[in-house]
Amino acid sequence: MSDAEQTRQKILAVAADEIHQHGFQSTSLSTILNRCGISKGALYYHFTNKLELGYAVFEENYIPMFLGTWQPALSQDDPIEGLCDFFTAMCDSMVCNEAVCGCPLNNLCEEMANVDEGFRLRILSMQEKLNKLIVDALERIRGDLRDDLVFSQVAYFIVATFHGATSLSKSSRNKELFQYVITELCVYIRSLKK
Amino acid sequence: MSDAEQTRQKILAVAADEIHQHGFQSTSLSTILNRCGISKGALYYHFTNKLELGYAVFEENYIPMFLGTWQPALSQDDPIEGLCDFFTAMCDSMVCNEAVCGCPLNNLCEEMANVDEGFRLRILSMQEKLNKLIVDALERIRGDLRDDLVFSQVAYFIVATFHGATSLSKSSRNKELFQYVITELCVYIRSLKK
DNA sequence: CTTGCAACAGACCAATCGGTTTGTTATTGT
DNA sequence: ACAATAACAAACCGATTGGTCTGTTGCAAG
Repeated sequence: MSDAEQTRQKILAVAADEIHQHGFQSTSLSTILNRCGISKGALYYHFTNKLELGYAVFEENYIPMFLGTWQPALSQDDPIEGLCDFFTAMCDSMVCNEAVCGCPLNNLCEEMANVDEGFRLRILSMQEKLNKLIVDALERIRGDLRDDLVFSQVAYFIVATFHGATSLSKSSRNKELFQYVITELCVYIRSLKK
Repeated sequence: MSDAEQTRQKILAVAADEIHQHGFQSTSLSTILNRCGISKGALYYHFTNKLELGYAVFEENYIPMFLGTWQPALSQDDPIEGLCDFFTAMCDSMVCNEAVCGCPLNNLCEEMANVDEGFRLRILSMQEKLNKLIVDALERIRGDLRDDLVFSQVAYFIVATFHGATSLSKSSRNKELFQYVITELCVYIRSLKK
């Protein structure tokens, strides 16, 4: 990796962390510069403005990370148990800091969806992609599932509840409430089977 | 109502709307002043600073509004159907603008819970209050419900899913996804009965 | 050897922010 | 009549923001 590409990746990594912690609008470019140990000239050489930096973080950091966590769970032979394992593993491994910062996708959705159209469309696209992942997994095992299910509806329900759980853990500053919701979510998911 | 109290209420109402639309941090005091047609002196006569204004909005506007919508639903003879009616009515009456702005409580939770401790504690208190409302309602009809339920867990699950639904509707800019989640949430809630 | 460009450094800028200070007006108790 | 105070108006302030502009450095091709 060239030196230039290395600084670009460093900027992306630091920006991803700052945005995750403080949101996009509250993220200060000077903070990113300090943490990276670079100058403003460097940043504006690699990115045209703050918004484009935000888009790059979303596409090159958040999307791969997001797919990298959900996809394996849904690719299991039994995606129902795959999801439950995924959720409970997340509960167990979650440290307080993560609980407070929430899910990067959900954070950006809350903050930026009705502020900037570029963010909104990217977030929507990611949500639809995630929804499709779940729907495909459900259809793959449709024989094992109840007959009265609307797969897309169930999929959005799961995503919504998951994001609601991350939201709850923000105000309580621990993962207890998160765990409650996740436990109940697993009960719900397992009830989808015949 | 005295003149002074009238301007105070006007400030609160405008601030509540601005915070609902743009979040607390992005809400500009000068915008509030313009919309109210008052000067900075007036605002700082009634509120010591922006944070205290935010707290006042939360306690005097958001909390009563929030309780005013949930409490009647949960006080019905059948709180299960009360909740479902409440949710579907909210779907029907929701206009696009509301869908985009989300729930004021959830918005503040996402934005301010890990930024300011004063906000965090107020939000947490409100969430616990709402949780207790639901738990009490469930216990009131515990004879009609399944025996395997953990009421507090179920209550947080309902709240989390509801907030996740409002989050989803932000990125899609319509209430379709919101409706999906709410429909499935009603299925879940009704399944709590024996 | 030099020319040129990639890859920065860092001073600078206008705009906006929350907040302070001083000044004004109308009312009210004495 | 006068002083005091409630209820503002509005100029002003320092800090910070995203963004621009003018360098400067090092390598690489000709």
